[in-house]
Amino acid sequence: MSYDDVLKVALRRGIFFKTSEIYPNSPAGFWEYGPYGHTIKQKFIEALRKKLKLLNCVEIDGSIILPREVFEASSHLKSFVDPVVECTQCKQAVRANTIIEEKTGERIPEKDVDKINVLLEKLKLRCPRCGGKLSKAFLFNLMLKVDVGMKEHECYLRPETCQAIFLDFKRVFKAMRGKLPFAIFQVGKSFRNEISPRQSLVRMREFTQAEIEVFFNPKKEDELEFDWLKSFRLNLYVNGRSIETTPEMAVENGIISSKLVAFHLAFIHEFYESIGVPHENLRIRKLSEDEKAFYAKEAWDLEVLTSLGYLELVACNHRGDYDLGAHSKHSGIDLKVLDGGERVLPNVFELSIGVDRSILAILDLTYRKTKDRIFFSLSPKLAPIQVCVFPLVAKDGLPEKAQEVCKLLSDFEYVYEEKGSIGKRYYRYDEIGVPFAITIDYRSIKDDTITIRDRDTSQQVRINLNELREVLEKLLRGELKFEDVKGERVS
RNA sequence: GCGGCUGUAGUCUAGCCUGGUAGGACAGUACCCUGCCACGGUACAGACCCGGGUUCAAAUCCCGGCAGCCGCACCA
Repeated sequence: MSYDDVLKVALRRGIFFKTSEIYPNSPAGFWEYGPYGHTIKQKFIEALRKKLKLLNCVEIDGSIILPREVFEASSHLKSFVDPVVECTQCKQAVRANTIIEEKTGERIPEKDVDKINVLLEKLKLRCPRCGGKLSKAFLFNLMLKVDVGMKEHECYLRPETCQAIFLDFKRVFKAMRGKLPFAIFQVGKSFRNEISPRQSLVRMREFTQAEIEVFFNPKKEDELEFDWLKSFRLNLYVNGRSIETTPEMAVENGIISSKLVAFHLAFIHEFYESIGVPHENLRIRKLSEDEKAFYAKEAWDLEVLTSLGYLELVACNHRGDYDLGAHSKHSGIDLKVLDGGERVLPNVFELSIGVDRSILAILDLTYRKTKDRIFFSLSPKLAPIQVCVFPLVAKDGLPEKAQEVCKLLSDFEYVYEEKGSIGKRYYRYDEIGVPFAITIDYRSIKDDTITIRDRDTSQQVRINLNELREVLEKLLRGELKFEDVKGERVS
């Protein structure tokens, strides 16, 4: 299982690890990124930002703490809950509808506390563990509550980043002189009081989301050009069947409901491929009626096949006018905007990206273990360091020559290391996924050549020092393949 | 949250049954060596998940907690 191996390397190299680990009783579901992990995560976000330039998209940075009213409107207060009863003796908490259903075999609506309390009274239920008296049922909300100010404004840590986007939509749209379709992006922390956090970065209580909310005129959902994604191959998964098709064909065949949805599904699919996730490991799965959220008209999950099975990385929801409608109604503010001559309440298509899970999935997929080394075959776009500079040995003027090379590389992300055997240094940086290493040897002093080593193959090619910057730049951008670099091969 | 299994340096592990100085390997640090792939030399440093109990004495036995894995449940 590469997942276990990834966890080990992550711990050993400080890529990510548990929060407050020096206090052993701290709660689960909180994780830290160390220096390399932080850089990989930031590069993932940066790659996404660059890709977003191809959409009509702006970015905001909203509050993490939001007032009760927001979640009344969004219905998180009512719906993001489990009904729970607590034993007055042993303090055991049990899901209320579960124990009633076990007794009666009847399905109870989860969120109807009054009905649950009537039934609890009538059935005279006792604690299933110790037989003690049970409290009245109450709703356990998965949102984390915070009291703000002396007068205790009731606030919550956001359980998803998108609410700020809906709240800010009208101002941002006007301020940016927006035109539909108009997308707003936000990346940041969200919080959920998960009952059982599991599998490190897969389910956390504090996690990073990157959400793109695309606002559009529902009458114009099919007035859109596929443009650069016209011939993109989408891996769809519908009712247990895999379908590989273009976004255009998927709409024509009625698999995807509109061009706008198809375009954005292709967009996110292409993004993951562009940062090195293999095409064949990706699929976009259509959610069935009972899987999707109540507000969703249509829902797809982008999933990636890892050693843990298919992991859901991006929730793609057609949210209709649910969000702007709900906030209009609760706030009394009209959130319609002008589209051409028409005043419309925009509909929303959402891409909700789990950043931490994505990082874990990418590490899992790029983990390589061979007979004598371990490495991450990370895309240069995500690697925490771009290139290493190593003098073959730390004597005879090689370190001084290597320093000259470092000066040449001042606008690259490089590390210099001269201690230990050369093999040991290669190994150490392979293990965190650094794609290239430059070695300065005795010939370098004589003829101003150096070798570039490729992480994945451990092959080397000798080139002139004056070509280095250009070759490296192209290798990092993916414009040049290592096997096509012109120069003397070193085996 | 429930049930089963588990918890010793950064990692892997010996020791636990039968209580009495926690041992090793790899990784790390320093110095040396080193003309291309960690596994040459010397030295150093580093651990019994937490709390309580039993005991003269607990890594070891008992209880509780926490965490991890698997299964169930949950999952906007």
